Amino acid sequence: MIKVVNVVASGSLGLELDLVTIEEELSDIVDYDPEMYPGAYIHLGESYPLVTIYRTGKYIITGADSKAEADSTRDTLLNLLSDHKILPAADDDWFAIQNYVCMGDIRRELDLDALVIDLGLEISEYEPEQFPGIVYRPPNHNCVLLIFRSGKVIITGGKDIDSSKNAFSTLYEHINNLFRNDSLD
DNA sequence: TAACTAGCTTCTTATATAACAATGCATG
DNA sequence: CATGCATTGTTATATAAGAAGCTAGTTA
Repeated sequence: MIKVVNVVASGSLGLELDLVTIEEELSDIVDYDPEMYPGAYIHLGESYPLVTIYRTGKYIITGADSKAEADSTRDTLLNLLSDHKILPAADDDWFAIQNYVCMGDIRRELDLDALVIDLGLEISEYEPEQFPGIVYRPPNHNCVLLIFRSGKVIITGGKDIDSSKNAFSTLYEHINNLFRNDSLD
């Protein structure tokens, strides 16, 4: 099936933050350079997801490999902030998964020149001199798939794993049908 | 001229190509 | 010791999504 390789989530504490103070109190794990970027990066640990937190109290988590890891990263963040007397507003606090990046494998060597035409040139593009994979935007799916000659597929843009799974399954079955039909020729 | 909108910045992650830089090793 | 080739390493290309803030361009 497919494997989740990255999860992006966002949330809000529902209150304004003083990023300068946060950077001072947590200087060993916080990187804040407003000249470069308005968000402050919080490194909760090596190989842990990255938290980027903003003046407005909103934050994003990137680099988790499951919903569970994104959730636990949020818990760690809230605990850390509560240690510094920052508590989320009870009514304006929210958190949601925004994007799943998944990897699938068709387990076949693919002819991308032929596949891009079969998939339809209006919903897929293949410019090997620009990028080695097909960019496929299937209708009825909210995901974008990157398809490579090796058969590896990246499914990105899904807000839940099921929609990513469905998008991959549809492509997987479609390609296998192509091979089945070829064998009848 | 002010207000608005769009597009870019930062980061993460897999995938796979080319183009480049830098280094290692061998031969002249 | 210098030059050539090979290997390794890094960067770019493209994708999605969130966030705040900046700039550029358009419109009233």
